[in-house]
Amino acid sequence: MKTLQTLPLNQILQGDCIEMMNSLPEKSVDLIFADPPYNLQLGGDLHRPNNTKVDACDDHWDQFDSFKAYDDFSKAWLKAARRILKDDGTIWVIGSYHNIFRVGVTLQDLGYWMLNDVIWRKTNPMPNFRGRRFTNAHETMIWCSKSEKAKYNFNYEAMKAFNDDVQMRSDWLLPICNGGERLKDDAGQKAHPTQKPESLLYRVIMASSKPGDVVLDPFFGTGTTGAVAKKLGRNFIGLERETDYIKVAEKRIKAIKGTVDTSLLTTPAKRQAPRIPFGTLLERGLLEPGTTLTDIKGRYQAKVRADGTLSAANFRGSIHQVGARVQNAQACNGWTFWHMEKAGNRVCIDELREQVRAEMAS
Amino acid sequence: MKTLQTLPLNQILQGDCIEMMNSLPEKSVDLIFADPPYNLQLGGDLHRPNNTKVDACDDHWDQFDSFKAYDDFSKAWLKAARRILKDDGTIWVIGSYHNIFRVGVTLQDLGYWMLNDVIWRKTNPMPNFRGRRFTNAHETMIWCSKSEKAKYNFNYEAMKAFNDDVQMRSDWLLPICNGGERLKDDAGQKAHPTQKPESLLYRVIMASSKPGDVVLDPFFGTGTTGAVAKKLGRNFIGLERETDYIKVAEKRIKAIKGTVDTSLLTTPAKRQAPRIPFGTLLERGLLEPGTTLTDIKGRYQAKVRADGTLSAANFRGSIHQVGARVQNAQACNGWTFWHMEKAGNRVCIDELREQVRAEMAS
DNA sequence: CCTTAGGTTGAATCCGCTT
DNA sequence: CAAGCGGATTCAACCTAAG
Repeated sequence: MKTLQTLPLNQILQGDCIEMMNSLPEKSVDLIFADPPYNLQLGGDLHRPNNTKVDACDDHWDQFDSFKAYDDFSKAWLKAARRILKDDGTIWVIGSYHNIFRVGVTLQDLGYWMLNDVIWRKTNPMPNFRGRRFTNAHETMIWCSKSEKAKYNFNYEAMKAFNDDVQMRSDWLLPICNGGERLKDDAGQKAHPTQKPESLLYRVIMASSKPGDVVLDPFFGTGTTGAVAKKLGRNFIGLERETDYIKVAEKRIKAIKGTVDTSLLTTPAKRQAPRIPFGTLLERGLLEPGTTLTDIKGRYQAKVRADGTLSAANFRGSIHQVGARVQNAQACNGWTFWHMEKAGNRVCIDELREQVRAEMAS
Repeated sequence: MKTLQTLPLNQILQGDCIEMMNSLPEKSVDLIFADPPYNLQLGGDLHRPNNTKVDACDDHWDQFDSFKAYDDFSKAWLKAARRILKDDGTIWVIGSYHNIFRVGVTLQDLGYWMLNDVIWRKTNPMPNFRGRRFTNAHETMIWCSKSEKAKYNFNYEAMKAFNDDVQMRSDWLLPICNGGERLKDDAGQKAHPTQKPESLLYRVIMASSKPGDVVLDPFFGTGTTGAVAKKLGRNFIGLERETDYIKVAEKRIKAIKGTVDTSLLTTPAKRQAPRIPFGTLLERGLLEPGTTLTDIKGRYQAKVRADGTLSAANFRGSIHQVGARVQNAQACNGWTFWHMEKAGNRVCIDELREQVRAEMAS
């Protein structure tokens, strides 16, 4: 394939992303966002407790024979990406624990310079239905410049303003893509198994590019990168193999007016009210397993367990449940009911919670 | 160095961690927590805006010539760790973007099986003074079993109880170690550059070990792993090279009272409860042959037979088989699916089983 | 028009003992 | 050792239908 003389802006190019990137002029792209196959290694079917089957991502493009095969693939496309990236451009790659460590090593070995790893914390992840692991509630993005000395672009002030005037952190809380934003095919099924939310791309593009820049996505899918680039006044180039995805993406992007949807600014910025589980007091050493708690008069007693529950005679449960049970009441606010002995006085455990909140606010 | 016959429990062993691990008997350790050197490639000194110098992690043990050297080091210690780990044990490794990707690949290449990556979100991270990147507000832990098929230990119920009865997620919000918890040397300087908070280890040890287990930390430092292990009724083995750290750690751990009543340290799981055959309910007169059971909505029906099976139209079998068949589902937990009429209400038969279990316990 | 109840769904390396 | 089967396991958000 011969090298193109001019950049094919705001288009989706069909084909293998490595060949396509090799056909583009070198040092011509300001920003690359890549959502490569994760190489999930799934076993059999997975059912929810209500017996419905989870619609797994088992597409052919996500299958690799070995770690070696995946690494070879990563090296090939990241090398091609590096050639077309401007010297002061940056690249983002997203992945999960299945693949992100291998991608990270490949990035480092090719000479990219890591600026941050950024955690996308999901407000609404899929639970762990079998109770065998922690809920897999995040994905990881790696953000790199082309080399250690590169003068990359980072819109620090914009990110800070975006984040209520405190520095944007490396962990971002955003919902997964569902509801009206989730693209469906003619049969009403999801058009792509792993469509990313626009809010995620909004922050990426806002942080690391300028209006008029060229943003390239080598695994374009249904075109979230292109859609947000257009909304934010950037040019995009999408590379994609599958005809079905391209059709959906073209229709999607065509429908977008180049103006900013301000809802994207407000929705993700909402701050979480910090909930403090009782167990937090234990792991922070403010209480110890085995401590005896009483009500303010000392009439009722319970012992603190290491898992953050309480034990009373023949009963075990949360501070609220046990508080209700010992009083023979319907309900109880355990935070205000239970007290601990401290220097001869009874101190309400809610004071300990206040202490934790104060630490978290600082 | 010859192989020790018995495990040196609740001690700190001085020396190179690879040699020390090789001297321990194989498959003898339940849990490994490792905080290896980070290979921070800091060019020049970092200064705060007020021109004070940041006390960066520049100790001699934290310098490596190249990625290759770091990978060789990782491979060596993770291989030694693998030998001493029990087949159903697990390992945690913590790191930042400087090293965690390389550690992750080494883990995978050695045959460890990733269970989760867990993000430690810091409530109070060091800001990015230069405003050139996102605030580096997290570190990453990788949790692995020894192999894909291993029957590792995960205290799911304890973690859920700890988190106010919702599944524990893969992102943990915890403060960094400072204040009174931060150990100081005689000159009032921090005794270790990267002391981890006890809260972090509390969750790790609670989640993935049992009271009485052996927890090994090959980069023991000032002994956070040992301190928390002791508090939670686990045995520890600490490996450390530096005499100064060992002194601090020994003093620290000696001052800790070991725990308490181990019944307060474990959360019983339903999975471990004694199995009660459905027929037991008949034997004990809690149900009678001929009783009609329904699902909670009353849509499906079956009759109880004297042999402890159920009869539905044209089908007979266990409570699970019949529950699955009537719903046309792959599988069904009959205990939670089937209900009986009692004083005008539908009562789940699982309550009858609970009654039997309570009787058996007393 | 509203509220509420019920159903659906999401990048998932998701069981273990007995025969 | 493979097959069989008992039975343990879910959270937030959105959609639709019913009231």
